[in-house]
Amino acid sequence: MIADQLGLHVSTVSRVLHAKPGEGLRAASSPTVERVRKLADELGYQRNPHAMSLRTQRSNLIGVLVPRLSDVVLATIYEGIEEAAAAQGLSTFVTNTRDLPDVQRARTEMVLGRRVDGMIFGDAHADTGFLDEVAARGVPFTLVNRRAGRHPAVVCDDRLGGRMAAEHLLGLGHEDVAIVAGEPYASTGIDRTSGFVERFREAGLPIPEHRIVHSRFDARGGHEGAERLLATGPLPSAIFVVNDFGAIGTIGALRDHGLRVGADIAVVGFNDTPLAAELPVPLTSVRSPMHEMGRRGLHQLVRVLEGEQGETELLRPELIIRASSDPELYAALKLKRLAGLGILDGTSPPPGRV
Amino acid sequence: MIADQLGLHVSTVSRVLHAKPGEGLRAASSPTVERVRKLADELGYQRNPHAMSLRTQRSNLIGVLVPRLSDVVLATIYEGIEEAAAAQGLSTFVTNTRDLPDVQRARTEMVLGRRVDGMIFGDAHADTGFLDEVAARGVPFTLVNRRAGRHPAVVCDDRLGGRMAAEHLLGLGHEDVAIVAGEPYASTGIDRTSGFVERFREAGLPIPEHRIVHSRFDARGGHEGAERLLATGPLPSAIFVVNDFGAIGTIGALRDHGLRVGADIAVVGFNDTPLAAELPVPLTSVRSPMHEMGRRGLHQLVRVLEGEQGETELLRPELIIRASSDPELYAALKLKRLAGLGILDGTSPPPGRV
DNA sequence: CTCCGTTACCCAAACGTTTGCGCCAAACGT
DNA sequence: ACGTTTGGCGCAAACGTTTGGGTAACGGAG
Repeated sequence: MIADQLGLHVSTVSRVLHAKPGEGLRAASSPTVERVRKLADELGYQRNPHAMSLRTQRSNLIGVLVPRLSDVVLATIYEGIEEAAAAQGLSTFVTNTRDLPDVQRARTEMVLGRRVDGMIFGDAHADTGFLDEVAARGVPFTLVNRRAGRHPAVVCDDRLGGRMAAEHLLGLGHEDVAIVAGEPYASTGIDRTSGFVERFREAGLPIPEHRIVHSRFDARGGHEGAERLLATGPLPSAIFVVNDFGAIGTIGALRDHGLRVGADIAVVGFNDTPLAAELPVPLTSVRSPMHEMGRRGLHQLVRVLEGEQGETELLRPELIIRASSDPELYAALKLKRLAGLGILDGTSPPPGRV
Repeated sequence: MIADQLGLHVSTVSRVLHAKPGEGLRAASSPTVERVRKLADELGYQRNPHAMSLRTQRSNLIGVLVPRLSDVVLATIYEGIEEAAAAQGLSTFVTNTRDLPDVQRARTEMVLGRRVDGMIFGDAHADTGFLDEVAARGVPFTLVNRRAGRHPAVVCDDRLGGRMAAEHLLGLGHEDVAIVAGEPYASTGIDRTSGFVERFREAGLPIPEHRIVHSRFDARGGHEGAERLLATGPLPSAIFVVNDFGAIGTIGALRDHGLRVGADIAVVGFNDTPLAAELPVPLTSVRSPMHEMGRRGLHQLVRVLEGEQGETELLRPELIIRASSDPELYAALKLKRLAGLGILDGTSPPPGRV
C-alpha cells in the first residue's frame, strides 16, 4: 500500500521501516529512506502485529498469571511488570487464577494458545509439579512474588524479612508470639514464617506449633486466622502476620475481642502497602519492593528469552516500625489524641456530634 | 499439517474444526469429521490466533485503560471485565494511565496498534475531548467506572450513592458536614459529591464551598484532603469521602489530630472495599457493584461490537452502615472493648505487654 | 437417459509481514 | 578496458488461516 504509492517494492519498505539500527546498512539509499519515512507517518502507518507474529513466530506478548489482581500486592507487582514490558515494546496479558490449580492450568493453556513468547507466574505453588510440566514443554518463564523449586524467580528475601520482624519483637522483649502464616503453599508465607521462627529459636524461644495458623491472604482470611489463634490458649503478646491485608483482618478480629492494637497486643505485617501508614494505629510492616520485583521479573524473562540462564534474585526487605508494635510511638499517638481532645492544653474539645 | 496427514485439504480441516454450530452443515461427512477431530487433539492442535486475526481482521482482543491497577476499585472492575471476556473467548490488555492525558493518549495508540477490536476506558475524564476524538476515529469502546459526555458507560449510580450518604447523615442530625471530593475530572467524585450536596440542599442545609476539597483517590490523597479541611474553619461533624481509600487516608489525618472516628467525628466512604469492615472502627460506606460493573462493561462493548447502540447503565449502590458513622454501633464497639479489657465482667485484662 | 440437487470435498486468493537470494548498475581496482 | 565489489533494490516464498467458488460423484425424479 505504501510501497505502491512510492513505486517501491514492499520488501524495501519493510526494510526501511523496521530494520534495527545495526542491520539497516543495506536497507536503501537515504533519499528513498526519507520518502518512505515521510509517507509512512503521513499515512499514520502502523505495522500489523499479527502479520508480523505470523511471519516471525514471535508475538512480543507476555502472559502473566496472578492469584488476584484485587490484592494490592499483586497489582503493584504487575504494574512493575507492565511498565517494564511497555518500555521493551512488549505487551502483557494478565489473568487471575485464584490460586486454584485447575484454573492455573486452564489459564496457562489459554495464554499459551495466544502464542505468548513467555510467561510470568506470580502464583507459584510450593508443590512444583505444574511448573515442572510447563518447563518441560519448553515454555520460557520466570516467577515473581513466590519462588518454587529451582525455577528462576524474583522475590523478596522473605526469610530475611521474617527475621527482621522477629528481631524487632525480640528487641521489645516479646517472648510469647504467634504467626498468621498465610496459605501453606505459598513460598512467601512459608519463608517469612520460617525466618521468623528461626530467629526466635536462635534466641532460645522456640515457637510452638499451635502458635502458627494458616489462612487466606485477604483481610477476611487474616480475620479468621486471628480468631483461631485467639480461641486457643492464652493471648500472645505479639502477632506476626505475613501480609498487610491479613494484618488488617487480624486487627479487625482483635478489635472484635476488645483488644487495642499497640497497647494490648503488638502486630507486625508484611509488604508495607500504602494503607499501613494510614491505619488508626499505624502498622509496623516489613516493606518489600513490589514494583521493583515486577520490573526485574520482566527483565529476567527477557534475558531468558534471549537464551540466557535465569537466576533467582532476592530483593532486600526493610522494616518500617510504627505504633502497632512500638510502645514509644504508640504513646506519642496517645499523647496527640489527648492533645486533640484539649485535655492537655486546656482548650475545649472539638464539638463531637456523633 | 494435520491436513496433510489425513490427505485432506486444509480448507476442509479448517471448516471441520472451526465451523460454528449453526453453519457447520456443509462441513464434511461425519467419518471425516471424526478423523479430523481425533487427530487434532492427538496432536494438541491449537489454532494460530495471529493467522486468524490477519485473515479475518478481528483479533478478539480488548484493550482496557485504567488509572491504576493498584487501586483495588479498578482492579476489581478489571477482574469483572477479564472474567466476562474470558467467558466470551476474548483476551484483554490492561494498562495504567495514572490519569495523565499524555499517557492516556500514548497508551491508547499503543493498544490500538495491537489491533484490538475495542476498548474499555476506566479512566475517562469529564473533559471529553480525547474520547470524542477516539469515537470519531471509529474505535468501538465503552466506559466503566466513570462516565463522560454521551459515550456509553456502565457506572454506579453515583449521584444516588451520594444522596444515600447524605440521607444517612441527615438522619443522624448532622448539619455541618464536609466532603473530600476526589479528583475534579472524575465523574465518580463529581456525581457522588453533587448527589450529596443536592440532598443536603433539599434539607435546607446548603454546603458551603470551603467544605468541599478535591484530592487524589489514594490514601495519601485522602490524608492531604482532610488536612486541608481541618486547617480551615471549625471541625465539621461528619466527612463524606468519595472513595474508601481516600477515607482511610482521611481517618489517618483525623488520627493525627487526635480525633476519634465514630466518636468525635463521623466518616462515610464509598465503594465498600473489603477493608472497610475490618478497620479498627469499621467504615460506613456506599457499596458499588464493582465486579458486576466490569462484567457489564464488557458485555456492553460486545454489543457495540455487534453493531448495536451502546446505552449507559446505572448500577444501584447500597449503603452499608458501620460504626464510623453510627453512634449505636460505635457504642457497641466500645462496650466490646471494655468487655475485652475485663472491666465489665470482672475478669482480669489480658496481659498487654506493649 | 437426462437433468438436477446434494454431498463432500478441493482450489486458490488473500490477509501483511519478513527474509534469503539474485539482479543490475555504478564504482572501484589493476 | 576489464573483472570484481557493493550499494540499492526487486522477487517470491512463507507464516496459518478463512472463504467464495468451484467440481466430481452420486442418487433420484421425470
